[in-house]
Amino acid sequence: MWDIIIWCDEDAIDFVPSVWASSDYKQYKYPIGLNQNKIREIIYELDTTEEVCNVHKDPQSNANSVPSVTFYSNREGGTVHTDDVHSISSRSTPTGSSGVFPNHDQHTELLQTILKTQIEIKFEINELRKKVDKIENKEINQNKVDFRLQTTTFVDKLPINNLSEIDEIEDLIKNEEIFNELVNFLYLVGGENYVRMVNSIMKKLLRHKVAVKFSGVGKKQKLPFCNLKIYKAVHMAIRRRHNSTTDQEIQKTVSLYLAQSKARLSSSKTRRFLDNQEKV
DNA sequence: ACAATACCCGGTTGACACGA
DNA sequence: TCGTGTCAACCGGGTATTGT
Repeated sequence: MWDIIIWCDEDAIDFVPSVWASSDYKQYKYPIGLNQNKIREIIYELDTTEEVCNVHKDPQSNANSVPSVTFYSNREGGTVHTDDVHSISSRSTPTGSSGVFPNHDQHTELLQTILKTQIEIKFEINELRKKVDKIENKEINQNKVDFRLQTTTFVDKLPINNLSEIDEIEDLIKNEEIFNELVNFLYLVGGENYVRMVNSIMKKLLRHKVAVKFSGVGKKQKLPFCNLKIYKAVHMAIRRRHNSTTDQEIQKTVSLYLAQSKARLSSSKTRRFLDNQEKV
């Protein structure tokens, strides 16, 4: 449990273990006379025991002092001003000890500010990820990547056109080095999230007419794609780029792609048919 | 032990959205 | 505008549960 606190006399903000609060939650202990790294280390790693708090009561570092704070406890759903965060490296020796409770409106305003900032950060991360993906894909297209990848075994072999080519690839990737090459190849396909990456990879791997012969686990008289070593390569490539994706999410998305491949196939067939009709 | 039922998972389909 | 991707609703088969 953490408390987010604002140091009134410095316009600075910090978070500390909740147990560092005084009994009335109006004051907090804080390590004084230590460098920033040490302070961070203490806050991050040694957070919740009374024993730890006692560590700060080092007479030489004046750690018994209790700084003056306005505090926002996460017990109360409190939050902080994001536009006014100062480095605590410039913290002066605290004086006095009067705490001020924020009112409800302040709480709400602070919470909204933090949520807004969080959304902005998420957006920025997504944008950056997209840019990285674009750069990587561009490099592949322009053959600027590692020469070994230019001549990769799979450039000419994918997408797979029939079941015998599946067997061929399965045989090839029994060799660990070639398997890793496939993983690298699929990894560089990229995708801003795991779903898009799965779809891009599957599209690169299988023609629709082959994809319709497979389902995730092989139900309804279809072949089980997840039993293939190719699937393991897909799985590893996705995990490498989106490491928080679960096995279940990957398998489900691959299964869904395969399940929908019939629709893709028939729609492309229909469209080709309609095109031919128009030409006649 | 067996049959009936409920539930879950995966496949199919059609509509809509999106990007080139 | 067209081709393709995505999503949601629906359907069906398999499996677990429950009652007899």
